Amino acid sequence: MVTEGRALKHVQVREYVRSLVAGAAPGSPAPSERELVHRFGVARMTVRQAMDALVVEGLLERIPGRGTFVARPRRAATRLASFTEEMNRRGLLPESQTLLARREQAGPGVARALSLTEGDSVIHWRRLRRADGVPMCLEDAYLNEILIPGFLQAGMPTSLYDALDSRGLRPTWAEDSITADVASEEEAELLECAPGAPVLRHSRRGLAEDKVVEVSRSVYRADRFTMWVQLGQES
Amino acid sequence: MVTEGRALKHVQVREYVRSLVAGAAPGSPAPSERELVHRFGVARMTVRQAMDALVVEGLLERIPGRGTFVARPRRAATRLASFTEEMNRRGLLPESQTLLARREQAGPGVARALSLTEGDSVIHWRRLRRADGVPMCLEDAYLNEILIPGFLQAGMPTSLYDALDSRGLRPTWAEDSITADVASEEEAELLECAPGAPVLRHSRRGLAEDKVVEVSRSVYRADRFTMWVQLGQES
DNA sequence: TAGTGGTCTAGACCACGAA
DNA sequence: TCGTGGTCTAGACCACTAA
Repeated sequence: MVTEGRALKHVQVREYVRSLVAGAAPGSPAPSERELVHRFGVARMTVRQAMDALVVEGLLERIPGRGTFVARPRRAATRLASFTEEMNRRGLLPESQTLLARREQAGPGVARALSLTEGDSVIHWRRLRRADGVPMCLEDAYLNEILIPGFLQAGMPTSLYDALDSRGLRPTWAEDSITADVASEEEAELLECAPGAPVLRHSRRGLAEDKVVEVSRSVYRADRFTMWVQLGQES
Repeated sequence: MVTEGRALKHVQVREYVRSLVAGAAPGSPAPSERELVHRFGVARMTVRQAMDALVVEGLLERIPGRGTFVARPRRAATRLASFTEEMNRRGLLPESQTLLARREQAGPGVARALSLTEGDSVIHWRRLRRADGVPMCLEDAYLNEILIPGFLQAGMPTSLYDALDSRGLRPTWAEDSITADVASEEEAELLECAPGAPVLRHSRRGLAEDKVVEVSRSVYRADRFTMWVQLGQES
């Protein structure tokens, strides 16, 4: 029942204010700085340090002469969603069938995309991805084995992004290319559509902390999949 | 030759430091806080306020016990590019042929996307867009006429985004959907491709300051266009 | 040991907004 | 007029890093 042994004062104030305004409507007033000075018995600069953090964070908004208020929520920056999350968001049940999972030597394209040298060891993971039981997408993912030792031995996870997340390597930045095409014979067979049917091709370089951790090439059945993207800055 | 009549001290310090590190290599040391205290004859809190701004901005990075250094440039958040800018970036010459530019009553889909009521007046602008002379894309843009009075009378601009920019309405946030399909008869004729050829369909809601200013539906020849997207947070 | 950034104090004066 | 946030001072002690 004891709180942190030694909490910094500005952190205490910050978290107190954060808990106060949690769930409050935008425009609601936050405590004034001088009020917090009295409540916590700290200097005003300390209170300002606490409030500054919340303002930078986008939670509060200062209006000179009036006070400090709960800010209108800023639009969140794009978060990279995995196939699993994306399907869950649409209310579909994602499934994944591993067709291939092995160590390979990187070819020229994959090596360049992963910022490796041709012939370096990479993990190649091919999956057929279903949503509510119907084939949706065929995905080839290539991973830099150096960054994720023991990945193949650990047994393949359900969600690649969850697995990377647990290693602190969840991509927070991606460079994607998207194009329309028609299904090849092999793709058509796996996706259970006609050869020549329209498909969406999606390539991604996923980066975490400036390191390329994932390169993938996916092909989606166009009749079943529309890609959604949100772009831009906060607001 | 006179500087601003009354510059705030923390601004003076901030801009001095900014000019010092402009063009400096990442990792280069910035002046220490106490050095700036002596140079400007101000309190350390004032210097910290100046440096805080540069740290939040991503220009500087503080390392306790070591000093303050020029930060590795953070990846910029995605900026919404117009067709014109996008083609220029690829080294292609963008051209635009207006097929239609008139006031219309919003249908149900456009009204909802523009956050208007069905029957409200909207501007419909259809363009055939070429790159290096070859048809690339057919675009239907719908604009909220309330936000851009006199738009049709002003003569159609070369770049929609530039025109919106000059009114302070350049979209900074977009919600896009992308899907693969095949060209219709009409599209095929305009895009000079075969009916049934693969195309990329791109829909966008473009927002500026929380107002929907643009809704567009574009169809791209898949053999000539690959979409590039960068997603995620700074780094 | 000397220098750095991190935290904190106890005040001060200012411009601005609301009453 | 009174309360608000914005700015600023002249110190202080701490933990950490590097020499």
